[in-house]
Amino acid sequence: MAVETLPELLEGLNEPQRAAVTFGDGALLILAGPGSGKTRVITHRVAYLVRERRVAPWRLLAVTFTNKAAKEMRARSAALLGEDAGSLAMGTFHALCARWLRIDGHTIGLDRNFTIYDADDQERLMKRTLDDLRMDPKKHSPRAILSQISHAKNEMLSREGYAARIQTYDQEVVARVWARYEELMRSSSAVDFDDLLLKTVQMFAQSEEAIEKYAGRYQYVLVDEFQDTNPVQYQIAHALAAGFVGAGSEPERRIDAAGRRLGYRNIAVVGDPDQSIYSWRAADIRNIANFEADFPGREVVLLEQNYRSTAPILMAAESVIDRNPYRTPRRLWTARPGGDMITGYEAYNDEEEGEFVANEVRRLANAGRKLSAIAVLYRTNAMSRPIEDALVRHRIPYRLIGGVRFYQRREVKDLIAYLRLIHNRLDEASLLRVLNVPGRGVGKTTVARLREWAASMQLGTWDACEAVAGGRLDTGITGRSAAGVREFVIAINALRAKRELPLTMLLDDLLMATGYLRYLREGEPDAAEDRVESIDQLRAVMIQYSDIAGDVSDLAQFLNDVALVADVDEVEGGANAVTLITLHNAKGLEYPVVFMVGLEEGVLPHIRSFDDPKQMEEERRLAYVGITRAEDLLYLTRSYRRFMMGGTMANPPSRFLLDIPKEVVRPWGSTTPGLRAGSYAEAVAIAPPQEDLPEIEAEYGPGQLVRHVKFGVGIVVSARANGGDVEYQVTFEAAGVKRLLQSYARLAPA
DNA sequence: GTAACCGAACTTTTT
DNA sequence: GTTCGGTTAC
Repeated sequence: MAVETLPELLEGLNEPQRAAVTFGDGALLILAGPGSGKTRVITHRVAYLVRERRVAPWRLLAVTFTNKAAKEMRARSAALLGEDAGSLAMGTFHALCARWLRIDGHTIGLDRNFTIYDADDQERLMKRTLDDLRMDPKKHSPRAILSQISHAKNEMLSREGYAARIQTYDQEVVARVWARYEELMRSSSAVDFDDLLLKTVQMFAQSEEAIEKYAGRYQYVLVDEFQDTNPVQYQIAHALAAGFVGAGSEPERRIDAAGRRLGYRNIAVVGDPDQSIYSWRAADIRNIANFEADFPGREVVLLEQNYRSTAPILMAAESVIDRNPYRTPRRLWTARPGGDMITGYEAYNDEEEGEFVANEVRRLANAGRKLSAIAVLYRTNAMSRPIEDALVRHRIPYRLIGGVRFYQRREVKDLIAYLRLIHNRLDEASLLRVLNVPGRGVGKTTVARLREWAASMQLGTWDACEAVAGGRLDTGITGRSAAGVREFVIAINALRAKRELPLTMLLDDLLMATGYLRYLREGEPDAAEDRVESIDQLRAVMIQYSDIAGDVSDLAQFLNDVALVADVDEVEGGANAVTLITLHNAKGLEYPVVFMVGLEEGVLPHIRSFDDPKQMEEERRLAYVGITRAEDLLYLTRSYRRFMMGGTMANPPSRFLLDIPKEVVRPWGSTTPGLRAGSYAEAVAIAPPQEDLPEIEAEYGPGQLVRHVKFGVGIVVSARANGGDVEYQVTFEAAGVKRLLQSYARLAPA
């Protein structure tokens, strides 16, 4: 017995944390508020099970929400355990399922070299499907159909099940399209994200061998971010812990081939209903109730002490989330004394909001804060733009998470499509993507002919290409188009012969064989440099895949991982840069300084949630998640005007701001008159309604020189009435042309 | 039959 | 301010 390690393991943990760490066998529900040391509890529990209970590491399974979380968990467990953490099974549902399916998917007829399609590939294939069925993609939006299918899959509804309960015409369309879509996926040897989960459940349900193997292997199952699991994911967790598929049915005991009971029923789930923000991805909080039903007698541990944030930040968070109905009241508390007030700032427009953030970042950096300690959080990716612009102006380095995602960039997707095709020639979406990239004279008509011929011969499109390359004429493809197809086939086959080469060499050969670089340079000379840079980045990623251990090729492993990376996975602590990130992506992260921007009605809460109370509650949780990312300093900003969807919007301050007690908010000097003192609620109360504004006369005329606090000296180009105000167009020496409202922009004669 | 150009529609959040 | 699809020009 390693007696001396137990006190070490429990040192510095509070009572509920200890209870969770040392919980023995059975089912455990850990309700963990933000900053309550959740990861610490999980890693210490892993260490406890291995050290004290002598559980072999490979018999522990931990499911996380992102690859990054898995990586961190593994690293921290390893630090507690020493070297024997390598065999711990940790990963996202999707990554784990992909691994299991590659090994045992053959039991349900799945090829081990299947390709994983992302949303982009799916959309491409869906358009094809509609095309095949002679349906108008404008009448039936591919995306909407896919989202219907996805939702059904995540609800564990099979295509047959869906078809059986059709009620509307639209559903009938979906059912019809779904059938053909599935055929195409199958013949492409492809699966989508939802299939990874669903097929795993199918495998566990249909293959005795598979369920015995995995339920027999994992003695302890742990699921993190449980509030964001959807029904299929829950089914998987349940199957592994209980030894059979069928959560919700009578608990039973399964016997394996050796006569042992299957399913250890040791399962711990960690979650926080207040941080459930993925219902649109079919996540279902009811899983918490299901858990209680499927694992009767489960214990509950509540983690309520917050170690992350100051009292004012927690106060703000609580006052926002507390307004959600039907929530189990819970109090977070902190032992941290003092703490700065929250800073509230009202900007005139989104550009100025960015200026404010950049100025504050600069000030904080000068005061000794590391840039890596600072994050800017926003509701939608598009909102990063004005922040980025301001940071660039101030020469402040930043890291953008998400946005135009690396693996979504055209050049990266093109090259990956080539690699996938080399790996799996059935991959229809990839084939159609690159068949004419760079242009080879293979246009729409030729593609249609290829597909028609393939269909008539019961073959794939790739076979049709090979037929053309082989000189077959009954395809109706001749001349330049036929030459293009032949060129393509020769290139792919030549590269295929090199698929065991180190990936970077394969990439270089690929670029050479296809003339891709020249295509970039000639196609869009302006963007070429950028795109070549992302190819270099891709090469850098590939280097990590040289000679990986394991029984699959580097290429297979690379393609698998690349399909499953999330944006947050790229977040690193080390870089000396400000982090720009969406609220969704920020879940699970923490920063000493947090700026939450765009706290406006229509933005946060998002306009799409206005007519649905359920969604509005989720927006509130999103605000709660954002606020609770902050450790020391929190800035809540909103902008009077915002440029979005091609126009300028004037949004009132977010209702969430109004919920925060003024005692914890310090309003910052605002450019909006009358909004300088008091809380947000006060500020709004004293701001005169728009229509009562007195008519303002233009103080300056075109041609006059004026001075602006921020932009310096400029010349008035035009002045015109605008909603009781005067809007000027002014050209500044340094900042260029700006539109300014007289009542807000404090202009002075120059 | 293909490439280039131009207008329209749209942007919530993502494994 | 983007990307997609349709139309026109070659």
